[in-house]
Amino acid sequence: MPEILEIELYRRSIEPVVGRTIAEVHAPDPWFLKGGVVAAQLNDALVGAEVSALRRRGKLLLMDFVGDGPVLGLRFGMTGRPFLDDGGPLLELEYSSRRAHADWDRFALQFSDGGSLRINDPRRLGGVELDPDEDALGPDAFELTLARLRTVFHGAAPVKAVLLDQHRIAGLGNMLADEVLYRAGVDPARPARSLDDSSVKAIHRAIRRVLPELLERGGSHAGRLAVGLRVPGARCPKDGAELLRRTIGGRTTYSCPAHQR
DNA sequence: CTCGACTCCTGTTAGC
DNA sequence: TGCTAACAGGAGTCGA
Repeated sequence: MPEILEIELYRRSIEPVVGRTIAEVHAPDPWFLKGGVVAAQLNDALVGAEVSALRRRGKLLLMDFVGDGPVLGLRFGMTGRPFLDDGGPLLELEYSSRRAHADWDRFALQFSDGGSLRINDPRRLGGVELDPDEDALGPDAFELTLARLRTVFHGAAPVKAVLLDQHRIAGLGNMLADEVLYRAGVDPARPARSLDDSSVKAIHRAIRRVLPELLERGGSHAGRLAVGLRVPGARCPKDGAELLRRTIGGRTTYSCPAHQR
C-alpha cells in the first residue's frame, strides 16, 4: 500500500507536470472529491492554471500553481496509483490489483500539451481535495527530529497507534510502523508514555534509517519484517521466535515477542 | 484533548 | 465450478 515512500516515488515520477498548464479536469466520481468540493469548482479553479511545484507532506501529495492559484491535494489511500502521459504503472502495490481498468480512473488532469495525469484507484480509498489543511498533519517523517519525537509519546495509546497518527507524525503507515518498532526492539502494544528515553531514541534512529534505506530498495514492502513474514506462523529472522499477530491501533500488527519489549 | 470503536470503500483470496 | 465471507488499511466520525 502506498505509504510515505511510495508517495515520494510517485512525486518524483510525476514531477514532469511542473510547468504544464491544465486544459481539462475529469472528476467522474463525486465520492473521490473530498472537503465538499464538486467537479465544477475544480474546473473553475484548475483550468488554465500552470503547475509550479509538486510537494509532499506525509502521504499527502500537493500540487502548487503559479500566482495565487489553489493547492491541489492528492491522496492515494491504500490502492491508488498515478499514471502520467499513458505510461505504465510506477509500482505494483501489495493488497491491490495489478491491473488498472479504465473504470478505476477516479480523477484526471488533461494538460494543454496533450499529456495527462490519472489517478487509478480500485478501492476508492484515495481522494482529491482543494486547498487541504496541511497543518493538520504532523511533521513529515523524513524531517522528524528527536526533540519532536519526544513530544508525541505522552498518552496511554499504544506506541504503534501513535506512530500511525498522521496528526502527530505524517507519513508512516502500517508496514513502516511495524518495521520501525521491529528494528527499534519496542513492543508495539506498549503505552506510549511508558517508553524510556533510550527507546524513544531507538525509534528515532530506526525511522531515520528505515526511510532512506527502503526508499532506495523500492518501497515499504522491502523491510526486514516484510510481506513474506506477514503471515500466520512466520518466524523472526533475527532470533527464530514465532512472530505475534495482533490487532493494535485497529491494524494487523506483526511483532517479535523475543526482542521487542 | 485523548483514544478506542466503528464505518467506508471493493478486489482478492481462502474455504466450503 | 461457483459462491460467500473474510480480509486488507488510510482516514474520518463519534462518544466516553
